[in-house]
Order: sequence, then structure tokens, then C-alpha cells
Amino acid sequence: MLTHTFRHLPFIGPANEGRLWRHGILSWADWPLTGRLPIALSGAHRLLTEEVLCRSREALAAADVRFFAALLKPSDCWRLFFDFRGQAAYLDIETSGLDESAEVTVITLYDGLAARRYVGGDNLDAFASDIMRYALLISYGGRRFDIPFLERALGLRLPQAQIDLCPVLHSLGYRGGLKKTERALGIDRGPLRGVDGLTAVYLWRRYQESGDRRFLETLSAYNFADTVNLEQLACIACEMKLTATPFAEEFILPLPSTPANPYQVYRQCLP
DNA sequence: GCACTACCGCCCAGTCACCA
DNA sequence: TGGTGACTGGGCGGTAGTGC
Repeated sequence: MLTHTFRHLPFIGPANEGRLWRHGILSWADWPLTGRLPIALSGAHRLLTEEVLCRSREALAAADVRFFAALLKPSDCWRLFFDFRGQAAYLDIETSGLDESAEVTVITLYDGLAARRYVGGDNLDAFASDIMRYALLISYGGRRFDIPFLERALGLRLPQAQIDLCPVLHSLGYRGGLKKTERALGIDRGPLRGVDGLTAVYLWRRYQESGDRRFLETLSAYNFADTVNLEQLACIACEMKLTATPFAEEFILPLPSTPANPYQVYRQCLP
């Protein structure tokens, strides 16, 4: 999909990209190095645009996902999914609250094959090295919450490219948060229906107070569901975005099967 | 060649929405 | 509830197209 993308180039917005596509300039290879362009670009602007296009070819050959992530708007970063899905990890965190002193409680990292859980006070150290294996992080609201929170709380620097599904889904008209969006798209959370981030804070506090691992299990189940559902959300969002391009037939994104939740939900633990 | 118009991208400030 | 990134709208500047 990236070779069909011009939005990361300077002076190319949605209107200009659409015009390029309509005039048969469907990929980087179609860009005319001489002659007229169907869009209004001065000589100097065209030079600048073609320079970035040239660097784009090198970046794609080098699988440099960060190059494209830095140039695309957050709501356009879905285009990275097609070329870099194999280097992606889905990520969701739970915390003990929102204030300055809040800590990371549970993290799930899922790469489409296996999910790993990290728990505060137990194995958070392993997270720091595990996350570095991935070039692309996919989250919901991660750009605003998860990534800055992790960097502050764990003293990490996470330089990976990101697809934040929040602005992508917003641009498709899905507002109201992750749970509401999942419901609207037909993703069922089963026994975790109605559980939210505030409940996650409650479950962690009860686990800390009582040492009862059923609270941690339920919290882990919630965090696991939040994370693995991101893959389905990403596929659905990308599919919907594709329909607005001339390339809907070219890319097929079968819905991934959601892995079984390895953690048990104890309903008596929920408030 | 000039003036005008339409279009587009960029920038900025204010507002909104979302995370746990 | 606090923090922050995304969104929105308006202003500005640059360009192409058109008509004279």
C-alpha cells in the first residue's frame, strides 16, 4: 500500500493524492520525472516532493517504517499496516490510575501469534527488552496515553513507529472510545462486557490489598481482550479505509481469528 | 503579461475526546 | 479527574487556469 501512497510527500494532501490517482498516477513508479503533473506544484516544490519520493524508495527497501510514520498524519498511519504487519505488536496497558504517581499494573503484548503478560512488581523488566523486537506498535489511544505513560513510568524510550487506531477509527466516524467502537463493529467481549478502565484500577487495588489472584486473573483477562481485539480492529479499519481508494480489490485482509483468553474472569470479583 | 478566481497545503489557536 | 494528542476552522500564501 505504501507504494500507492503520496500523502507523506510535502504539498500532497487528500485532494492532490486523489487527483494523482484519478490521472493514472497510482504508484511511485507512475510519477512522471519529466512533463506535467495533474496537480499544482511549483518547480521548487516539485523538486522537494521528488526528493522525498526518492528517499521513500530507499526507506521502503530498508524496511524503515519510522521514516513513513514520521511523515504520515496519525489518521493516515493505517497504510503502514500492509507493509509492516509482520513487524508489529499490539499493545495495551492498565495502570493504577491517571495521576502522576500512577504505576503500570498489567501489560499485554501480542504479535498476532503469541501474547505475553507483564505484571507490576513481577516481570515488567522483561517488557523493556521484549518490546524492542518490534518495529511497529499498534494500540488504541497509545500515542496519547499508553506510550507516554510507559516511557515515564518505566524510564523507557520507545522509538518505534506507531499506528494509533483511535484517530484512524475517528476518521471513519467511530467515536466514543474503544469499547463503544468494538460494539459498533460487532466485536463481542463476552463475560467482560461492561468492564472498563476504572474497573481495571479497582481490580488491581483489590489484588494488592488481598493478594487474591482471582482479581489479577480477571484484570489480565480484561487486558488480554483489549489487546488481541486490536488486531481485528486494525483489519476492519484498514479494510474500510481501503474502500475509499482505488486499491480495494488489490489488498485482501481476512479477519484474524481471536485467540482464546487464557485468563479466567471471576464475576464475583467485579464491582 | 496581467488580473482574477479557485483550489490546496500549511500554520496556529481553541476545543474536544479519550486513556486508567 | 489530568494530561495531551487530534480535530476544527480561519487566515495566509502559493499555484494553475482562465479571460482579456
